[in-house]
Amino acid sequence: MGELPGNRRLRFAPSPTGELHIGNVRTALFSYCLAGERGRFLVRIEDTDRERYRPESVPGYLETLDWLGLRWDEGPDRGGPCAPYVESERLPLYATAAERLVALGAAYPCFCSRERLDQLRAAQRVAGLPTRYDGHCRTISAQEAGERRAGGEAAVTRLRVPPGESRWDDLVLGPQRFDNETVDDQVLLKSDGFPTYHLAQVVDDHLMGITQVVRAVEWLPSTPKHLITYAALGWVPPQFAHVPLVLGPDHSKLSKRHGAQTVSELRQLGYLPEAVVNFLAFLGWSPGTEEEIFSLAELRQRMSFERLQSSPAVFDRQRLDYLNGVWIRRLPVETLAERILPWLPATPRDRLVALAAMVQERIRRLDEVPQLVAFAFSEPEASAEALCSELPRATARAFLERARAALPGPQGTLQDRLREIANELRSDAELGSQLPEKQFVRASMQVLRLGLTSARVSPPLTDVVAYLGAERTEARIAAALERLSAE
RNA sequence: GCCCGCAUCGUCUAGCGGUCAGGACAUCACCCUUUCAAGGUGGUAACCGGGGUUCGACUCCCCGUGCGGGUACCA
Repeated sequence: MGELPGNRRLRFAPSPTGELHIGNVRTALFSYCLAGERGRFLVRIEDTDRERYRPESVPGYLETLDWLGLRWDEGPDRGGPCAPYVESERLPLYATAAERLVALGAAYPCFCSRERLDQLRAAQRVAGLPTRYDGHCRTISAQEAGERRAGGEAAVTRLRVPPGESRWDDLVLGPQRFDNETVDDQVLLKSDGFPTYHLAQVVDDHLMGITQVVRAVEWLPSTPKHLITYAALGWVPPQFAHVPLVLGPDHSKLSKRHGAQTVSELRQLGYLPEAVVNFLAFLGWSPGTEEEIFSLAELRQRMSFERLQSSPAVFDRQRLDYLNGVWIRRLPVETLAERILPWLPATPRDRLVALAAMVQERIRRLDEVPQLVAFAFSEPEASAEALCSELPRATARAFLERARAALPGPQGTLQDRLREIANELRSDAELGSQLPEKQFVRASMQVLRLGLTSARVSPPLTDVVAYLGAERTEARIAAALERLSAE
């Protein structure tokens, strides 16, 4: 077993039942980072529940992990020394383990019907007792079991929880102790021949040489079952790290009603993988310094079990927005140009870079891009009313006319020239204004902005003019003037 | 019901017996600014409650409370 590659070996074992939830992905991120640069990160598909199994979700999961940059060294698509990495393809391994456990007396066949189990639990509940299996089939002899099976009776295999207690030192929560009295005789092998999570996890983590299991704290109560199984099989268990839950704004477990909860939703909202990773990392981890911007590579270098948080964290979109803005500004313009590509109509590369440069400092999410640069893709159509919402019609017209005349000339000075024009106009006897200089300049610029982009919010005018070019700019001003003149 | 976990500003967090309880997001004010941003400066804002232990508790222990999880032939 010592020949498996990698120092640490950590895994992510999602169940293909839909889409990757933010909580799942954070666990994957932690596992990936905690494996460290010298360790290995593996992906294993946990498709042991035939009822909820949705095969089409597997490619989506892998795509999501890939988008985030969580490269796995071993997995269903790329194989590895422990292949296959899909549990439904490993059934014989679980069956063998179950048989061994029964032979060892650590597990036993159970023939109880669902009805009996339901009634049992209901009765226990009413009596104020913990709801657990009562051991009804614990004493069935091997011979009787064989006969009943031969007779067509369906059976499951249950773990025979021994008396005593289960202890382990959790990497996040510290020393844990469970009285085995409170641990149920868990079903390990279902009647359909598939293992439950509890068996599959133990068998696979052992066979795959997993050194640390990182999973959500909701698994804490079942850890004793796993420990008992490892011990019965004579295997050394991995270390366990139970990470706290991710909560919605109302502090309940994150769910649909909290809005975006899957990674693909975040992606559609215009979040960068860099930002999502950075954000998720701080939901349960911190470096202990005041640094807060981390790339995935840095996280993989820095993250350690010792600094994992034990209390749950609330998912806060505002903070994600902030981090996303930070990462947008950190990206080289060329890269940002690639990222905004899907958000815009087909555009030549150099134009895309120009647009990226214009929006880079003013957006927090990619989905803001289309509106901000709409001027590049459609002719403005600001109405006459809109155009003179800032200044009297005659004044607005005068400014546009003078601006048009001032257009030719070095771009660098355009800003100054426009300001000069506005100031001259302000002191004009007829067309002038009582507005303070600042406000008048501002109003004038808004008229021009409206004429050029038909938007009240746009990239800086000089950028817009530079992007449009003198010819198109002039045409747009002319069109605006025409609308202003028309009745 | 039974078992278990968690508990610092609204949020993410630092703190690991002695700090004016720090940073960030959000928020407010101001500055910069032709819009929106970005940036700068400053402000408001927290140790759940009660007992202990200790010369001294946000830090350790107990109880309570609150929140959360588990209690399936789901993961």
